[in-house]
Amino acid sequence: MARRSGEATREEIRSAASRLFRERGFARTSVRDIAALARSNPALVIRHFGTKELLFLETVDLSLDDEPLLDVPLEQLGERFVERLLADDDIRGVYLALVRGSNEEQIRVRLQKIHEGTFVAPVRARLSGADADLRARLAAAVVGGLLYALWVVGDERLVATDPRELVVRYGALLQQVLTP
Amino acid sequence: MARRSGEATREEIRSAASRLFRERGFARTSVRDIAALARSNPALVIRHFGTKELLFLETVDLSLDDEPLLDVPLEQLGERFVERLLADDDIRGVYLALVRGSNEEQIRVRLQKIHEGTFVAPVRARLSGADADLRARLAAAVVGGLLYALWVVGDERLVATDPRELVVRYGALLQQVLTP
DNA sequence: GTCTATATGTGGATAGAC
DNA sequence: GTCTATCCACATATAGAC
Repeated sequence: MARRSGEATREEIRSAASRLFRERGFARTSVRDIAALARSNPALVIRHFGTKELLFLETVDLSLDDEPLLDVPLEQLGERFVERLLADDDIRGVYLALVRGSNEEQIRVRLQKIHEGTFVAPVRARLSGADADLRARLAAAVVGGLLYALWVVGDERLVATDPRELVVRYGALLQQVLTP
Repeated sequence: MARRSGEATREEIRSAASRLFRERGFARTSVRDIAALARSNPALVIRHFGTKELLFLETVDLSLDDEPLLDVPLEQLGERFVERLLADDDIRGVYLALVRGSNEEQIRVRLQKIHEGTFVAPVRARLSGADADLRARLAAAVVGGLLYALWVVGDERLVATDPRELVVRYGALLQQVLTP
């Protein structure tokens, strides 16, 4: 096989890791698996990224900050938020990998950060009043609950429900927290 | 050390496993750890329970069926449910171990079963109407969201909040799903 | 039933040739 | 930069003496 440049190899490894971590999670993805998918070898993976955990932290991340799609009247934020979460395939993989990997302390910290930035912050920014922060966190818990039921548990009845109905019903529910 | 009876040894292993799985989860608990805590050895652990996974499934379980504490008027069920979940230390350990271990298929199935029996069923039993099942499942998602935020993510602001306030606020929120 | 010793496998990480 | 070969730690599970 033709020899690739260092940067190209690095990218291929990063891409393979990103995919496998999202599909199988941290524990069930080995450095060997990543190397194989990247048509490389374990030694190179470590050379480029140091450790498996560092590679995970570098490839499994997420940011919804400054999400223009959430720029709707507060009264519509509940539905809009749920719609946004269900539409995004990337969120599912990242969320699952982080939750299931969260017995590793560094991964739990990353989950904390993403929970904060993706679920709490967008809501917090739209609320005011003395208890705005607490309300945003309760809303974030509600949001996380949907992802938990759908993807971690895999509640078959919910999974089989028309997403539009979930958006309407769960969105209305979330809206209750935002504008009681 | 005095030789113990087979049954006593079995119980000691079961007890050690139950504790370690709850405290550290499946992946971070080794058969050696369990054997050591039970003042026994790995061979016996396997002899008595077959595999580590079978031992996990036998020791990490939960049932809130026929919970008399939830025998309150429907209008109070939201608060009561949250109060019940937060008061029970056992739920926390079991929930965490199951969620974090859920990349193992059998453990995910167990989580599914417990989610169903502990979160969905008690609510489902109190609701009526064509969409009762769906509403119960949405309620279960909301419930799971609180445990997720508190224990999996470890949202520090929520963890530091007076449990009684959580009961009141999150209970009211849950109540909205039960009696809109 | 209980133990010691070990088979067997896997995975992260490293050494060193090219 | 990239590879092969391997070290090493640790895990589950088993064999066989007592």
